[in-house]
Amino acid sequence: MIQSKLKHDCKEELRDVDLKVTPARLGILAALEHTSKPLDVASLISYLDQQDIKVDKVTVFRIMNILSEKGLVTPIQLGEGKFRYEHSAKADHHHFICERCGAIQDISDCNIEVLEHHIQQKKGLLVKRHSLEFYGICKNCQE
Amino acid sequence: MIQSKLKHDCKEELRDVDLKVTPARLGILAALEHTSKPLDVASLISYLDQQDIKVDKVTVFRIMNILSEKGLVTPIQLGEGKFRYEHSAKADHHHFICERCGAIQDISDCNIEVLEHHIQQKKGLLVKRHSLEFYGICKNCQE
DNA sequence: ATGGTTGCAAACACTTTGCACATGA
DNA sequence: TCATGTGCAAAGTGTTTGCAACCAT
Repeated sequence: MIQSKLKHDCKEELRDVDLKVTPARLGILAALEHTSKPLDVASLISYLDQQDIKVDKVTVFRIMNILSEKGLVTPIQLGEGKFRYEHSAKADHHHFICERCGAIQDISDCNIEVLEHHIQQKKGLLVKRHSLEFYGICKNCQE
Repeated sequence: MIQSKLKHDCKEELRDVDLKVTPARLGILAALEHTSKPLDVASLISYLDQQDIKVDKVTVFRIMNILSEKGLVTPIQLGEGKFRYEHSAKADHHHFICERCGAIQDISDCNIEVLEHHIQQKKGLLVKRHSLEFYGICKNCQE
């Protein structure tokens, strides 16, 4: 079944980067694979809580930091004064944030790589990554 | 002389949006016009301090909020867990942040508007603004 | 004069640190 | 077993709020 397959994959992910497998880490990775929307620490905790996984806020921050260092998750800031995290495997896209309702929507089909290359050539900068967010009014809120 | 011309312009900017002219506000607007680099609250305070303008941190936050609301400055987040601010008149560009030395460099020549238009057409989203930051290694740090 | 603006103290949200205890390999 | 991971308390940033005093118009 899907649930256990996910868990299995998560275990491998952790082992691949020399991290021990713990309930909190598994739960967090699973959470990030489940949702399309980038999650903040509070959301992660309430998600884990539903799964009867009790974790301290501090632990979640530590986990997010180490997962970020290891490259398993990607932290992003959406102008809210806090971090959200995405599973790195799904992080190859940008976001649209509705300024009215706060909905976050993925934008996948835009080719920034061309711009990156351009900047690299022209200015001698080594571009490793970028963050691109669009802000506006989503379809629902336009009515 | 330039200094007084700047101040004059800043006064007008404030009056145009129905804000009273105060030393702190003038100093902040002048600071943002002086530097190319987006400034955080701490930097603004030390800038003001050099000009013998003593302001409380809280006041600066309040000023930045109201100037943002009025559209005179544009808040941005560069993954540091805090806000930086740019003079809106100069905010029509993106940034390159060196992951090694933290240098912030403007990137002005990239045409995102095409992408915005594309998203708008295709998904029915009303794109009002976007933020685009590149992260990597700057020229100096590559040596 | 008076409403907008500021300073100070306090609170708040997010994040990090220290240390003892617990746990996965 | 033992390095690694976790919880709890505390502290560190960045930011907001309440209220009295202040000042620009």
